[in-house]
Amino acid sequence: MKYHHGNLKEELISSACTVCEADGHDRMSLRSIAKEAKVSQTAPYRHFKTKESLLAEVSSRGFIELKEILHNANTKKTLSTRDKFLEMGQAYIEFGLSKRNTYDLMHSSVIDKTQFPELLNSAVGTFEELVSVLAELNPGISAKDLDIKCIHHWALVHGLVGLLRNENLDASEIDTPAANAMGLVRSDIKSFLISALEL
Amino acid sequence: MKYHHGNLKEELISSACTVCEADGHDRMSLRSIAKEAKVSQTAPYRHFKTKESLLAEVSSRGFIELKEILHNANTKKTLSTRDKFLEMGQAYIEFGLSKRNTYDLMHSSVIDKTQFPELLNSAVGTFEELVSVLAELNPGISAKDLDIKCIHHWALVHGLVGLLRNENLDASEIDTPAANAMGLVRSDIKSFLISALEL
DNA sequence: TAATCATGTTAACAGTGTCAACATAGGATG
DNA sequence: CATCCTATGTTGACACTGTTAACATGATTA
Repeated sequence: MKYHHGNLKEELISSACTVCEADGHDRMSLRSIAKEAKVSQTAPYRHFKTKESLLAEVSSRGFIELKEILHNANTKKTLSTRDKFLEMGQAYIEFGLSKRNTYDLMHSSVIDKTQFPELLNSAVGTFEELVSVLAELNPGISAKDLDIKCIHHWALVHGLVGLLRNENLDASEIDTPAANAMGLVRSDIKSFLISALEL
Repeated sequence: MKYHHGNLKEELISSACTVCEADGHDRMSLRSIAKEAKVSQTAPYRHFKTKESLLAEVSSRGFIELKEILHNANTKKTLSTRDKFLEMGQAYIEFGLSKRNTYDLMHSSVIDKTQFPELLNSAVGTFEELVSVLAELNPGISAKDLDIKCIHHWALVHGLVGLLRNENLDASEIDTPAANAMGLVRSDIKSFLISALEL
């Protein structure tokens, strides 16, 4: 019957990651994850100043995981630069669709990123992964144009994730022009990227 | 001292719209807007089954307003089709940036759109506004290609709004490659759209 | 006039984030 | 070794939340 847990902080974070992805960050309560760790409801406050700061940790890990996924796609040595880039785009979208709620949190306004430097670093790191392929894909491009191209491509995949995941407009459920178009795009993301980005 | 309010439903909705935009939908409480309407904390339940259904109403009005804004851009008769389209893109992005919290709600997963047909209609209506310009801009395009083009362009502006508004990466605050690129794009959205959409 | 029904109120429940006050254990210091 | 400090845990409480049940009121309608 040990009074001290020993590894509580880490357990809270990983539990929070699980619950956030399963239920959504807005339905996660500090008390429930404390209970899950078999610890009193205020114990988390020894490790996190607020609920927001725990969520910031979860979000940060999301960005780190996404960065790794992108990096893996970016370092498949058998692929051409163009195909690596396509692979990254697909990987990004698949992450957004499969880790739906985590992705939500990562782009949610409940966390003020400027107050969590570690989180900000993770987010920026993800962006840099994108910069590196695009630089390789566009040799001789100016720094400014490169940055803008990054925004362009990032916005496209980010926006696509938002549309595909948020609207609940699957063709299976509802029959509207928007829904049908979503279904088409979703069923062949690679072709969509090729045509949209003119690759 | 009348017992019945007379116009409560409408007042609750418009109050909710105001509060949502001011504080964000997650910081809006039913009780506070009831108090604002000088009515008991459970009075809203005579008009809305749940808080979610009030938010659905707010979201729906957001889509209607956005649709009107797009429609206005789309019917400026002095403009060419291309310029109308550009105007729409800019208008969309400006809406997303200025009505930040409302836009957030409109794309939030706290509301299950499939359970609110009226909301779904409003959202679909907005999409159709986009379809109409793109059809005019691409005469002879197949229905399928038109839909996909819509997704492409919608994803781009939607994603851009997400990046510009969500990351708190204004150049004024923080100095990173991502932040600088954001600043560049934000300062000249029109040029960005022209280059990204190859217009 | 009488009854019905939409719309309001009050009281209560279970749940939330958070804080203050207290308890314990294990490492550092004498 | 004894003592104290500090990190980490607990209990109890506060103000707030969404939501329901039971009751009150007043306008419409039979």
